[in-house]
Amino acid sequence: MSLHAVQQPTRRRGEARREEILRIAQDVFLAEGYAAASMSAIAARVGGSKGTLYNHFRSKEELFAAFVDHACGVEVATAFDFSNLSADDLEGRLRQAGRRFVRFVLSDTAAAVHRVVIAECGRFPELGRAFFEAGPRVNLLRLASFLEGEMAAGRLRRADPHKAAEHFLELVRAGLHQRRMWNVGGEPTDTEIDANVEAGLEVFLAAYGTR
Amino acid sequence: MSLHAVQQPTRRRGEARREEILRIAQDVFLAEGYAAASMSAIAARVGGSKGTLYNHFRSKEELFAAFVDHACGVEVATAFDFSNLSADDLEGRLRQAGRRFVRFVLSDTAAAVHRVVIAECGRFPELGRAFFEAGPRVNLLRLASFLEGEMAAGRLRRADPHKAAEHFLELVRAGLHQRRMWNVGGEPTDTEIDANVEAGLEVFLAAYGTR
DNA sequence: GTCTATAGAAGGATAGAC
DNA sequence: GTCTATCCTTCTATAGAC
Repeated sequence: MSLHAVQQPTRRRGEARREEILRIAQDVFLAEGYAAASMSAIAARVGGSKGTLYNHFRSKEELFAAFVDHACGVEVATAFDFSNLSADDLEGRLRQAGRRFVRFVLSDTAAAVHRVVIAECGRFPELGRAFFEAGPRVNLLRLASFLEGEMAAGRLRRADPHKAAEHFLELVRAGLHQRRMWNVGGEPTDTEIDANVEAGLEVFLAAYGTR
Repeated sequence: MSLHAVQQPTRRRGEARREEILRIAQDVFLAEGYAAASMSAIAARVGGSKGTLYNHFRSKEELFAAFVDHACGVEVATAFDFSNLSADDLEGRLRQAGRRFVRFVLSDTAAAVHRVVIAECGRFPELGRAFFEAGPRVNLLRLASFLEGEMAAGRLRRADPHKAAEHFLELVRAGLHQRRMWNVGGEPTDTEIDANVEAGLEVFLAAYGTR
């Protein structure tokens, strides 16, 4: 399966239909997983027939690949822009970034995509890489670049900015993200999320801050 | 499905057979996932027939539940004992614990179990909780208790020991664990693992150490 | 308890009318 | 392009001989 070589229909009419199929396929794949999702079920929810599906996508695998491409595109679009933070001091900006990040990874869509990627990347070797490069990697690089700037400006001590970015992201989501993946402990409240970010931020600044 | 109410055969002979089935079912479920694993395939690898499987387990769901119970039991047995560390200073003991922990979560079995739990806990609501309580929770509680002792002894600053334990575990596995879950970047070497633990440990001590 | 054989349902994929 | 109808495969689960 190729995650990127996806059939491109030439007609405008077909594109709309294709988008609709993709949208519904996403719902079904996210809800059922790859193996349990059936082409019949997708066709039924689209309101069409399986023949139509196979007209747009040569196989179930190709439909799945197209859905993943689409979902990863959304991840990229939602990825964070660290030049876009309104707070005026470093701590405030990190707090803002951390809150955005944690709320994003806990969101229904992000969690569902993450879940299906982990579930299927053994069977679709390119899946994990496509996801990583489209989502987490972009975010990591942007944050690392931001932190590097802060280090150069003397507001953070000098260290490997990439490692520091990893540490920051792990610290602010500590506990919450995994529990979300395991469906344990119910929905975290906004207060809990902010407290989690605060605790992580404190540790991060104690380790990477200048004194 | 119930994760704990599992049929108990009365005969000794049957128990051995049951264990064998469970062991092979584990292989198949971990390799294929729940939906893609077939009772036929399991029966074939056991060397018996499907009738035998259905004699020991009333359904595929029950077999899956039994496998998860079994696997979680292994997780518990492998969970870490923080009284069992040979180093004589705090830093050395944390280093030892961190290395053990990271190597464990990166191991084939732990990663595969983690993967199948994340994949299926939406469809088997008790699965996530059973896994969490059998594995990560035990580990967290033990580490928290260890850290609490160190705080009381004045070797760590006073803080929420549970949060500190979460931070420690997230820091030492930062990056490596997720990449393992996504099959990105290949097998980390021992050197990389130790360097990752070292970087996390440094941050942890900077934040939680006494000076 | 274990096997062979098979029922009964569902899935992926295709053919052909329109 | 889209539909109906269908093929072939594979699946879970059961029946019945031994």
